Amino acid sequence: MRTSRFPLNTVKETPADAELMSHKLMLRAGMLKKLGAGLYTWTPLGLRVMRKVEAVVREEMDRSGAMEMLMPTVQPKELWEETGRWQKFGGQLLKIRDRKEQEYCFGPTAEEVVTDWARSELRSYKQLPLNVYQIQTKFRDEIRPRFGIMRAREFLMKDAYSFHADQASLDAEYQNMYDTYARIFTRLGLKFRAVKADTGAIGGSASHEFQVLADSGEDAIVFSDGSDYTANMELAEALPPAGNRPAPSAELKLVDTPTQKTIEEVSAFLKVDPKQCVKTLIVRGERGLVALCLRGDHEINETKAAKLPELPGESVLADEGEIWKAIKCKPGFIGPVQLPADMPVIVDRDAAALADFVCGGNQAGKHYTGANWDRDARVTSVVDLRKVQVGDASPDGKGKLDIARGIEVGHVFSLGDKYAKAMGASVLDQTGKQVTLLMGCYGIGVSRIVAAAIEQNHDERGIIWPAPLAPFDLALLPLNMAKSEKLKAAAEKLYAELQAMGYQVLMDDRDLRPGPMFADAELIGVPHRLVLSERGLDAGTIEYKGRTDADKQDIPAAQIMEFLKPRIRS
RNA sequence: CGGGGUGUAGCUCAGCCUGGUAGAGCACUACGUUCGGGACGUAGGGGCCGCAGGUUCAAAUCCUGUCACCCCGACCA
Repeated sequence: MRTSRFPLNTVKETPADAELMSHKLMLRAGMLKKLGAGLYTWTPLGLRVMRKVEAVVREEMDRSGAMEMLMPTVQPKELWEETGRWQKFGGQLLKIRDRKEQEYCFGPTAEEVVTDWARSELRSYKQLPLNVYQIQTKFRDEIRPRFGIMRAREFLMKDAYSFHADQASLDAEYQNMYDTYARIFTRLGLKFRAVKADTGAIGGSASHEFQVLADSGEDAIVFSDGSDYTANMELAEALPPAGNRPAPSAELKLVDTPTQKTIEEVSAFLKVDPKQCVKTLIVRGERGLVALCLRGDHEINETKAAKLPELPGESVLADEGEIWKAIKCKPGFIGPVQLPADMPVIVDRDAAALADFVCGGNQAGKHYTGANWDRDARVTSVVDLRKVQVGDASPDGKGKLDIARGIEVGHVFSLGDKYAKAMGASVLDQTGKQVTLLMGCYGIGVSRIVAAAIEQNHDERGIIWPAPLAPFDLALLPLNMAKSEKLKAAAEKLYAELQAMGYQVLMDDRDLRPGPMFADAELIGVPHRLVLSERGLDAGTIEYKGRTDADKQDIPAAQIMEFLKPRIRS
């Protein structure tokens, strides 16, 4: 490719609304152009990179035995009603109508469509197991799209679905996909971890997330320093504290805390450790208000709270009005002592291990000291409710937990019969009996990987592509080519030779000064750079520099191909 | 959905308070000089000042409404 014929629109200034480095660099390099909130045009440069990601994903999926297919992005409402997700998927589901007022959605995922296909195509256990995948545009109407293509509304995803007659077959395919994903992310040159995850809205029994490690990641990954335990924050269990709760030794006393509402303020004012305080959150579930109690230094894990039998379905923090109606008290002074008799009091295991603690007094400007469970405060149940913290004991008993940030680029789910049952997808087994299909589903965020790779690989000059993702293998920069016929001829000759080797070459024939040429090649992250100059021609050398090399080196022109061969995979 | 903010040239922004017919830098075009790390000069092209009403002799500027986008929060493969 010649730069004179390639729309290379690099800019020096960073667009104002970009925050993440990957977003800034993709805009500066001219890979993306925003069309609307969470909607992006991929330029020829950007698309070259995304196609590279796709190629690796496709190759490894094919190698795993899965088969590519393609389903529509627009999906009829009726299918989504069969699984109940027309309602349950919520606002993320973009609903649309055609000219006949028929309702459709723009597919955020394709379980319904693929299960519909399977129930009409699959008749016998002999056709199983089967794994089909597609690489297709998805749309999720995110409440707040941000970070460029990292959390876009329209994005490219590889989604695979497997079908099985028995659990052993599903388990084997789940492992096969897990291994395939590990191969894909390794080939893409990404540093990643597979972590145990909650099954969330998709549902099912087992699940792993593949997280690319990056400080800017939106997800917290928990791992042990003493074993191979990993989990995402939602799932990571906080072990119960060792030892029994001490017996009460203090009197329950109501003390004045005129303006102190937060744990920090109260603990500083009363000169007690936040670890000796209990915070109480009032949550509204479908069956009314519920009190959740945590130790002062701990944070609620909403995913764990959502699994409580007292909080089926959706729940949110109660607002001031509701709380006032139930307790006659404003948030900030709420505690577990003397709550209404019909309000469940769910206590985290660490909070439940406290004696003589500080908590809200259930009246403005008051807190209790010397409070004790059972004696002063009713306990409905004791559960694990909190987010784990750095230094907590690992749930497997080996080592301590640490927390890193990650970007979710892949997710594997063992779905069981959830969708097949709802949609009546079954086959005949060996004994002639109808059996409901078991399914797995396996997603990779193809467009997100492009951003994740940049988060992990960049410097102050721009992007540093892992070789398999680079839009071009090497940049050929002839300096002041317009001034020298000799140089021009040499550049054209070398350009042709490099292409004949199978390399994807970007030759800069724009007749720019050297500075901008170097800057562009570095910004767009081309891994290898060759510079041709009069000086080099006279000396019989070509200059080479790798994107991450500290120094350039002069290579005898006759040996350049031999020099490049081990460095560039054609 | 709650809170905050911004819409002026392809990009980054000034002008708005105090109304008088639109600016800078980058990018783009032409010519000249320059030529190994984002050069310089000269001359150009490019804007319904988000949209719709209103006030006024006169609106980018004041008022009302509306739309879009961004940030923080809650939510989420």
